[in-house]
Amino acid sequence: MATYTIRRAAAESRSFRIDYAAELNAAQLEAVTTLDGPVLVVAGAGSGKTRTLTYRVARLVETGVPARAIVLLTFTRRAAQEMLRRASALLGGGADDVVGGTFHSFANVMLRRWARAFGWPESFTILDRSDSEDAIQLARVRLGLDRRDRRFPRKQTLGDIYSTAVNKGIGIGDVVEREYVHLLDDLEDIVRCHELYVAYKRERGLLDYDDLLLELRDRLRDRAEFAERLQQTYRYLMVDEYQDTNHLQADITALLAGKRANVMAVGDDAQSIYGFRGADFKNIMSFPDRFPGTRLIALEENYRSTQPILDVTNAIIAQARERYSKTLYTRRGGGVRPQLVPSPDDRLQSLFVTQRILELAEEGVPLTEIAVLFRSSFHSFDLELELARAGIPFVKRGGFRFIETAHVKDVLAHLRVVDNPRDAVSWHRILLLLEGVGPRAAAAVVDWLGSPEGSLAGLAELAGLPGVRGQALAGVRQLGALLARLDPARERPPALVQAVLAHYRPVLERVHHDDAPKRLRDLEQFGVLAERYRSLTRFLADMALEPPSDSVGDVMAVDAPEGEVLTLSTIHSAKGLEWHSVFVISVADGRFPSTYSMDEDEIEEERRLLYVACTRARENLILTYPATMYDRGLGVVPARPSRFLDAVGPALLEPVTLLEEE
DNA sequence: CTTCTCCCTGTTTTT
DNA sequence: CAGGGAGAAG
Repeated sequence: MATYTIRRAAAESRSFRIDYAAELNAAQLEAVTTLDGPVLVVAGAGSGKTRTLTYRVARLVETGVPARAIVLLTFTRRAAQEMLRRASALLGGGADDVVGGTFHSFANVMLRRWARAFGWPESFTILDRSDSEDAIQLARVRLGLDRRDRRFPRKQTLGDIYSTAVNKGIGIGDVVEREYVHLLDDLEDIVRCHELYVAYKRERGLLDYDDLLLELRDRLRDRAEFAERLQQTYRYLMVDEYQDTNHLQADITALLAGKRANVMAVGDDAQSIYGFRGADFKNIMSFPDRFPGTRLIALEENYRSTQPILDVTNAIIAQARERYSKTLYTRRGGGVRPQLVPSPDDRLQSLFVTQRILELAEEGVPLTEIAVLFRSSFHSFDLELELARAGIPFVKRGGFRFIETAHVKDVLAHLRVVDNPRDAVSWHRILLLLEGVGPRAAAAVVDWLGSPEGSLAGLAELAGLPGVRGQALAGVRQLGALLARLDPARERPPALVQAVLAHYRPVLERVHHDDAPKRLRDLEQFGVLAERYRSLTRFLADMALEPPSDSVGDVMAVDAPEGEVLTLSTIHSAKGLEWHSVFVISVADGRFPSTYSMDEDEIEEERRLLYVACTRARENLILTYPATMYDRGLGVVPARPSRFLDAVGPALLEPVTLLEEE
């Protein structure tokens, strides 16, 4: 047989549309052009990490790798979409078929695609945190652990324990021993309750967030045909924000990469801020052990911030107890010294920030280029009032979200039983909304639905059950008639939402009569969200996995020019973003670090959090804190600046004194 | 068994 | 500030 050898050199000398060498620095170029084998990119804040990933996608496509063979796992879907959009722009199209999203959304898609092979129902429902707590509560009640004479951890606590166990990969007993010593006496029941919760989910086709990762990892590990198929399909893997992955995500990464190990992880240990949910920044350090032959690339040149800002951020992170990386530098000249502004109290802090924002706007900085960041969502409450008063439009990201409000969840629950009639958690929720129906009657109906003679279609003619009579029965029948009418195969999500709303509106007016109008406005918004979808299953999965991150309250100003809004955000939600001017408010001990962060690891994580906040700024960085804070127990107490600023002297951080106009 | 009311808690961060 | 839990009345 004749052979013909393609010479490497010929393949590599092909011409690319993009002049990579001209558009990237040396380290970035190396990362972009190293396509095969494991690569770890340790990328400092603002060092062009997104750019690198974007160009690498483009490079892969230009080299001839089909877009659908590339997977880009990021922390949010938005991040993935943004990178793919930019890659497509570079290429003039062609990156659209790249698979991009979060680990959770990737797991969702894969598990659904393979559901049949795994012997699962076609349609499973994803439980968000509060749904899973509701399910835990049902298990708890069934075990008789809710009686008054018996003190037993609340559903939130149980949810925390169970989730921590999964995300840290340890047993429930270990979690209780380490973090909930006072509950050690109840351990046996805590474990029993968990067993019931797990069985319940399985029976009902329910997966919580942790299950998505757990199932994907376990199936990849145990089902060779599944793993092989995915490895063949997805030949190039990129994982962003690797410092915020947990052990499950690290396992998934390795299992997807397979022997070929064409995997690039990008991250920065100094920006690891999700330890509380099981992320372990040591993942990034052990990457080379896990993938022998890893090429290590460090991106240290910062393109985002001025040197005075970097001086401050370097000083903050220099105090970190453990740290593996580097000091960032920039070649940019100039820049103004960041400021530290104490104010007498929260009110004046708000007034100061508002006034400075107005000044910046007058100087020509667009509102979209300004952000106010904070440790905890409630730190901005006072400021929100002041901004509204000053007529400054803003969006708030992070904290309590629109999608989590009781009324939105109610509507979602109706849609979910249509999608998955076995979803007992949602059944409970919507049955309890009916007049005359309490936990007992709801349980009776749910049991009936699960029994051989029960069905959604039969609900409209239900003859009656113990505890379900009169008004309650009428309500149940009416609900049954409504739901039986809804056919997700024939009607699209917007129509389904409208049908549910027609039923739910009077319910809402009865249950929340005080603020019904406000809640109805939210629901209109929700209806708008549904319009983008054709499939109910898809819509529901997205609402659970990547809901709009807008907080309750939404955009304040109605007449703001399109998109011209200020950003308020928790630092967690600001990850990966940047602005011309950044305010970080309430940088006071007790708030930042939060008093709830007690042990050393948590304090270290908070330090990195402040680092993340400050590295978001390009030109202006202004830190503020109130000199007095209100404490519920103690009244007004003096406050001191965050301990993280102790080592940042006035030479780096200009102290500013506020004066009040007479 | 449901519903009402009152109290209390406890408020980090998110997929 | 509300959402949940406990206790009492219908």
